[in-house]
Formats: sequence, C-alpha cells, structure tokens
Amino acid sequence: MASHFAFGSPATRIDLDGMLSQQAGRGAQVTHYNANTEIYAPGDRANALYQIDFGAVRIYRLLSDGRRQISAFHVAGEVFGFEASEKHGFFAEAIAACGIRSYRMPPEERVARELLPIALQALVRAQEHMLVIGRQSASERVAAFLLEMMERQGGLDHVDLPMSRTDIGDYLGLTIETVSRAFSRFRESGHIHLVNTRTVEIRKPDALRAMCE
Amino acid sequence: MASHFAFGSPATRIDLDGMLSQQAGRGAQVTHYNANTEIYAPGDRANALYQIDFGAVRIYRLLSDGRRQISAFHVAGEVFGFEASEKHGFFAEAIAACGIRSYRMPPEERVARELLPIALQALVRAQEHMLVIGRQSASERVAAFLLEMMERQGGLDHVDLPMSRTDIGDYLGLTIETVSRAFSRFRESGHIHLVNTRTVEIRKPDALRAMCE
DNA sequence: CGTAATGTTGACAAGGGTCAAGCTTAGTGG
DNA sequence: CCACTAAGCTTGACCCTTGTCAACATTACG
Repeated sequence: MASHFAFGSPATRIDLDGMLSQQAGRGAQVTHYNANTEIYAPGDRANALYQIDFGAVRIYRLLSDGRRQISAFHVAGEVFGFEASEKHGFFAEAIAACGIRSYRMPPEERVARELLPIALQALVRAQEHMLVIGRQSASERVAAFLLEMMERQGGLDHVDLPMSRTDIGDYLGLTIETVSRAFSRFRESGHIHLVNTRTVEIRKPDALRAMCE
Repeated sequence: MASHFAFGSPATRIDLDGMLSQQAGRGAQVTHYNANTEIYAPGDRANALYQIDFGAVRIYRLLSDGRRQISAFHVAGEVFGFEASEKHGFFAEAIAACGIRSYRMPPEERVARELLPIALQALVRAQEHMLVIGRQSASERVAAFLLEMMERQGGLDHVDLPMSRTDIGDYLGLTIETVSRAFSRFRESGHIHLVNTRTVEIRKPDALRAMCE
C-alpha cells in the first residue's frame, strides 16, 4: 500500500465503477451467466472489462486436438477481460452461476494508450507461454520457442539465439539435454539447419507450426 | 493498429522517452551491463522501467533447491521491469552485453494508479504460475494451487473449490487422475481433510508451503 | 594451445500420462 | 421419497516421455 504502484489485497474491491463510468457516461451493465456458459471467445471484440459480483470464471485456450490450458481462474471482486489487441485471444466461461458487471473500455489517456498495452502484451505472452509449458510436449515447446524467436526477429529465417541451452530449457520447463535432443531431431528431419549452436536457419517453418497446432 | 487498444508490432519502438521524460523532468539514464550481470533482484525497489537499446535480458525466479524458471526473455526495443508491488519479485539479468535505458516510474494518473496495477497483478500471477507449471512436480503444483486458493479466500483453512478436477488439471498442466492422486496423498498424510470433493480443510498449510519452497 | 564452459549423445529410471474399472454425488422422474 | 442415470471423482496397472547420470565433443577464451 505504501507504493504508488502497490496493489490492494485480494479482498479489496477495485472501484471500476467510479473510475470508468465517467468515461462511459453510464454505470456498468450487470449480466447473469449460468454455469458453463461463454462470456467471450477468441475473435470477439475486446471492448469491455468485466468484474465479478459473485461466482467464478475460467480463462483458457484450446489446442486443436482439444487439449485445454486454463491460464487463470477469477473469483468475486476480480477483474478480467484485458487484451493486447482489439480481439480476445482466450475463452472466458462461467464456472458456476455468475453475476458480472461489464465496463466499456477505459479512456484514451496517454498512459492507457502506451504503457498499459505494454503490460497487456507481456500478460498475453505470459498466458500463451503457459499454454506451451503447461500442455505441450518437449518437441512442441522447442518448436514454439523457435517460431517465437523468429517472429520477434522480424520473421527472417536465420534466427539468432542470444541465450544458452540452459536458458532455453528454463524458459520451456525442460532440461538442456531434452532441448538439445529436440534441436538434433529437428536438424535430422530437415526442419532446421544449425549454422552454429546459437544461429538457427528455419527451413520448414510450416512444419514447426504444424507441431504447435 | 486499428484499435485504440492495439499494440504495435515487435519491431515498433515504444516512445517511452517522449512519454515519461516529461514526468521525470529529465531523459533516461543509459546503463551498460556486461553479460550475466544483475539488473535487479527480488526485493529491490521497483521504481523504474527499462528499455533495451541492444542485447538481451532474462527474467526469472529461483526455487530454493536451485531450479530456475525463466518467465521471459527480452530483446532490443522491448520494455521490462513492471511489478505489481513496490519491490521486484524476479531477477533480471543481462544475457549478453546490454545497453539499457531506465526510466523513472510513470505519473500517478488515475488509469496508471488503478487499471495498470490490475494488469500488472495479473501479469505477476501469470509469471508465478509459470514457475509452478514449468518447474514443479505434480504434488508441488497441487500444493501451490491449494495455497493460492486459500490466500485468495482470505486465508481461512476451509477452502471452497468452485472448479472441477478437470479445471484444476488444466490449470496446473496435469491430468485429472494425477490431481486426484495428489489430493488423496495429501489426505492420507493428514495435510488436508476433504470435507467433500469441492471443500478442502487445509490442516497443515506449512507442510504444503514447505513442498512449494 | 590449453583449459573451462557449453553442447551433444547414450543408457537407464521414474514421474506422470493413458486406459480401464469402479465408486460417489447430484439431479431427475416415477 | 426412492430408484435410476449421468457426471464427476478415485484408484489401479501399465507404459512412454522426459529427467538423471555419465561420457564425450565442441566452442570460446585466455
């Protein structure tokens, strides 16, 4: 509580109403959801925040084979619905019957426009990473890692890895031996070419993408 | 880019300087870090944001037995250092030689004070959850889950679980069978008492805490 | 060129997943 | 109010993926 950046205890109710209703010019909508009903789905416009009056909510994603990773549970008093783009990337569903207030998105102040999106981007990456480490096999994790690095370096096929195998292992929740074996198998199958240990040429990005589904 | 909430491509440099220097009344400090040197550590005051000029950074935590979970890598152009409390909860270290600009914390506008902390809290939870699912065994994950639920319900020893075993498994990256076996083992060892399948009495919270380190 | 750090590969073991059976609880209809 | 059913949960047996331990190879650096 001391810091201007501190966050209240879990019991503290956030005064979203006081904060946002001014902007929307109107109080929040309160909606009732039955158990196992959808609140939003990937692709839906992310133009609101949600605060739970009562009940509980799960946030999750699905792999195409049906494996599911829940990235968060939310209970009464908590706020969810943040996204880093204009569309949702996750499912939100009521676990039990819920009362949920929805608030139109906050104002376009400079901090909201610039700083908050950075935090939200980090949050989305964290959530996606949870999907990788929570539900994917060793080779799927390494494939996802290579694709992530490729994208973050502009999509060029020659990817530079500034980090060690130990770092990669710790990032993916694997041992260095398992990471190394995955690299070797991708090399043997022609998916990648190891220019050197820290430079990878991605030869079959689609094959890697197919692994991650 | 279309949405007022959209986030630029990874290549886009965030104009932190233009945004924050006004507040600090001064431009950013540029610091040089050698490879494998600490930028901040758990317990350090979190009163700045950092933007990477060149090089790469790892964000991680340690379990007491030395297992490490890296929750993020950051490369040139990216911003890190967000925390939900006044102190850092993670290590930040240079992977290679780095040039890093540090910016004093942003202004206390209403959105920054209220909305950003919510996002940051979610981010920190995500990062801590990565530690759990990336590096902990099945029983450690379930112990961490029970403790998290206990804390989020005010620390009472009778914890209500609104979610199914399937949900818990998906949250922890485990199958329902493994979750169930962990509950059973905790029951047999007297750490918990299962009042019913959805209500747990935490009898030895310290024993559970010891498991998570 | 020599040494230490980093990475690769192999053999083996174990933790957790898969498959299957049975149990418990909650909800429904007679 | 009880019986029936379906969903959720528990337990067991087996097996596979990945971790562990070890040896060796390669790279980086002084």
